[in-house]
Amino acid sequence: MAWTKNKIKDGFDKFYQEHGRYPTALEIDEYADLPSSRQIQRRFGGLPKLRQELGLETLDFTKGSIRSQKAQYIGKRGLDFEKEIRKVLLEKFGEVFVHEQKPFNDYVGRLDFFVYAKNNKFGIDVFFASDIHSLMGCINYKQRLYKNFTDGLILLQLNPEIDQRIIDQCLSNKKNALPSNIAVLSLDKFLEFLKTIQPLHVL
DNA sequence: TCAGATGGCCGGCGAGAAAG
DNA sequence: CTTTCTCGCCGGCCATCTGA
Repeated sequence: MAWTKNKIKDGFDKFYQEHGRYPTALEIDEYADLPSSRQIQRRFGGLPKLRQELGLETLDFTKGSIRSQKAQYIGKRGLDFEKEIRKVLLEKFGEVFVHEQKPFNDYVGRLDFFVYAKNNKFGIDVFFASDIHSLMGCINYKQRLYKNFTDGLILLQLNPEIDQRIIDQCLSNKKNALPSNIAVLSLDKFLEFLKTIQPLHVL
């Protein structure tokens, strides 16, 4: 049974009644009374085009005020989590041995943290992924970003709903695997890892 | 039986905020 | 000006379904 525009409109309206707004691509995919967002792209020339034809208010969630609000939220969330991790690292290793915003790759990019410990030094990049697709996107993005980075690097994922099992599943599905110096850890696993690292001390 | 419709996975990219 | 960061969307690709 082919999806018609009217049938999709019914699904959109049903979603609206339940949520007070219309769905994004991911929400369309998860909603039983709607086709896949992929199919909407193929059959109707994309989500913004279909939304326009259905007369919806928000045509594209990646632009305008709706995006602006989301970007602000993302920025604040990132800063708050980074402060928390900063506190944990400083308590354990001390100010002298935790470098923030360390330049690397000829000062092209910057790390969140770089830690000097006993017989060990490693970089940390803190991030928050709202869902599994975002997780994939962030990991791929950072893989490109850090492709010339040779020290050990921890990508620290801070969404508590995404645990290490989900992360490992995601990594095993990756087509081009991460290089061996890069690990992706949940907060739990990261704290476990920190227990195995001895701080440097000034005598 | 088989071509078109559909679902779903994965990678890439641009929008916008924020900070140097 | 430059950069990073995440989200929402698009497109390539392949597997599965469906109906004539």
